[in-house]
Amino acid sequence: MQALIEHLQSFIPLDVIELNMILSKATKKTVKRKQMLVQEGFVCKYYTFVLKGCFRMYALDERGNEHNLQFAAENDWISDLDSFYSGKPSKLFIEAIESGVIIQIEQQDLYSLFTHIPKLNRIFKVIVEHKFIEFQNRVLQNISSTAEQRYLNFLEQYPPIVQRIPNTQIASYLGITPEFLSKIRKDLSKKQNS
Amino acid sequence: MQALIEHLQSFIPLDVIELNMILSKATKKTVKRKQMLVQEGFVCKYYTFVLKGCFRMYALDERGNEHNLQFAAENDWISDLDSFYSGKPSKLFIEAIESGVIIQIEQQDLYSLFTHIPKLNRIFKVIVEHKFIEFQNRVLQNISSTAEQRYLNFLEQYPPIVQRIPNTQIASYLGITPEFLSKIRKDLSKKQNS
DNA sequence: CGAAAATTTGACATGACTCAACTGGAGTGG
DNA sequence: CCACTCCAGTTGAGTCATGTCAAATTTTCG
Repeated sequence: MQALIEHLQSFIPLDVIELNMILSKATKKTVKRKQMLVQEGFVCKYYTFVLKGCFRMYALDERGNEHNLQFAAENDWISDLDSFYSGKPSKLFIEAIESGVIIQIEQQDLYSLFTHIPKLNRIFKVIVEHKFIEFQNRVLQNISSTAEQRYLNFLEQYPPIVQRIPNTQIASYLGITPEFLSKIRKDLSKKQNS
Repeated sequence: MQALIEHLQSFIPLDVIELNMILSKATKKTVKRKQMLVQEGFVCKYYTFVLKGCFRMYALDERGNEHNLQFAAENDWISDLDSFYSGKPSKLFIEAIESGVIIQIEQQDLYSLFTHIPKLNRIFKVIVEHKFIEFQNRVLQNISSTAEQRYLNFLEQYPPIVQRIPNTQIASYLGITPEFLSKIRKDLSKKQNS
């Protein structure tokens, strides 16, 4: 749980009482590879923090294709905020790419923490702001760059987790087919060697 | 200013003292068509609420092409959060598509309001969460749908402002060329009539 | 080790861009 | 009120980016 505490404190210092309140509502869980944290049709009842492992969030289209919206590894949050806050069934899936360990806080508990620890609103406001900025940049990439540029940008931006994610998943994240990503990688390695 | 008050109250009720504190920091401004609220290279010093008018936020690429990230009309917020919170020069532009009226709160003032009115953190947390969800859906659209589907989805999602935005701007928002949007519109009208 | 999944490859099809030319309003000044 | 410009929108031909499908190959994990 130490990682969570350090993560929260990196935004605003919290005193012992506050930390204990938070910890009392936080549940540690082990998840196996391919296990689902959230499934389409079910309400996302937990706010999830990753202690160890690697996760992906994706949506399914009419044709049955998966589209990755986010990856999350150590010290990152992953939840379907839409479902979590609206209480409506999720349209998304969250799956473990690797076995790992997470910390979850239940919806009602998080609300109660927000009420009793005003600072926590500020902390979560900042966390969401960062995610928002990340997604805004991603939209910009999507509407302005070619697939090759997007791939290079992804490699730059997430070097530590790139090796842990299959290319198929990266292709899905970039919005291209695995075959086309394969071609891009081939072209890039040619450029390298020339 | 009434619209701003109603907007904020729609999240959490505020008492008179709090409202007056907020209003004392809020400045109303008139902007003309094509006027810039934020420019690349300058720090975004204000959080902006739209009372009247229509705005667009865009980035410029190396080739000089504009890429629209967001539109904002009545009762919506538009600011470069990245620049606003980091204090770094913006990489974006915010321009008035129509003449209008806005309310702005300066960075330091907003920070002080966050400190004195804890509820305000909660309100702005929710506002950003909604924006985040909106952008997450937009990313999903971008990576999973064809340009025609994205255009139809845009028409559905923003019916009130569609007529106020030139097609060129919509094309830029969708990540396609104006010529291609024109072709899509032609194809759609054919389908309608058959 | 062996089955299942991920990656690669190539031929072909389609989506989307580029460029240049044309069309048709919406101002603007005479 | 006309003539003019100017800009958004349209059209079409040619090109490039990316998708589809099917098959071969390699890797991964149980």
